[in-house]
Amino acid sequence: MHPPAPSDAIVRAWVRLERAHRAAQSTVEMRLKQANLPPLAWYDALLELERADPAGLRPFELQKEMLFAQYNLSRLVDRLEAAGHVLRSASEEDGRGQVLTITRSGRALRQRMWPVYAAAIEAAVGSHLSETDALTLGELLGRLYAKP
Amino acid sequence: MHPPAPSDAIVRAWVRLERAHRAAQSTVEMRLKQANLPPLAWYDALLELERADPAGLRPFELQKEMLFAQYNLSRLVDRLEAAGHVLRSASEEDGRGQVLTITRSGRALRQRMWPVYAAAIEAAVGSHLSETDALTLGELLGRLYAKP
DNA sequence: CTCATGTGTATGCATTTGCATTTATATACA
DNA sequence: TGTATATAAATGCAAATGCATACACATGAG
Repeated sequence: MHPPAPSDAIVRAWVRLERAHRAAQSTVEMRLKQANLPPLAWYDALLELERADPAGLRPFELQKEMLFAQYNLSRLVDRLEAAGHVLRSASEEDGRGQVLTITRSGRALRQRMWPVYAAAIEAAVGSHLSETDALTLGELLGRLYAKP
Repeated sequence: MHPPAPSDAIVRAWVRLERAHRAAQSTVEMRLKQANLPPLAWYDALLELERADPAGLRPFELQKEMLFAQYNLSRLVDRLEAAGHVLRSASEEDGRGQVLTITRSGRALRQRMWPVYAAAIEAAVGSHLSETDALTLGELLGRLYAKP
């Protein structure tokens, strides 16, 4: 067959990936909003930066980690910086580049977000799966974007 | 524990759900765009409407099927209607409501999209999983948004 | 060294999304 | 029946996203 045709099982997995993601994501975003907290993406970025501390991360590294589009990351960082959660400074090794580091306020925000986020994950995902299921699911999903 | 804490496996599954979805989705959207075709959401909507033919679907039914936000669906339908792929008509049973039906042109578009979409699904998902994996993955993901 | 090409990041503009609210009809119940 | 509440759908406005491009610096070839 010329255009490689995915099997029914593959199509079903893809459709459910969309649906499951939409359902879970909307639960999580809704709960964050209800708690007057910023969106999920802020948490993800802050977490990566906290892990990378104190060296910080280059925007393109963060971008690859988060699988974000370049212009989206650039603007996400704009907002984080404007809110005082991230510091942008010029890279010393690369004249084009920057280094991002998390600020004290960024750390604090991430910590405040966690309890709400955690409860949302539990509601959206945890409550539907056994421990074994979760391991299997994580493993299979990981294959969809592994680098090799 | 008061704020129900998700296990590590659950958190990992959630994070990978986000990442895998982002990766797959961007592949699919990119390929559609490269082929000068409209976004994924158009396909999904057209497919549901085609399945529901000839009775059509109420917007809120389509919305639930696709797990779309109400205002997003309303505007998606605006675009589909403006492009001539969908017909909006007043519901006879419910004075508030409408009935959506797919047009000939909508059908044709869905058909033109399928080969590109299929190849994209295969690339984004199929090429990473065995048949058995796909079945398992689909099953697990289905649990995340099942109604009961 | 110089030029062609590649990489890191930002940005103007159009489109889409999110939020809050509005409008209209339906339904339940006092 | 009349009124409160719920449901279907649209919409104005603000924010985020996508796209194409711009700009600055890096790197490699000759």
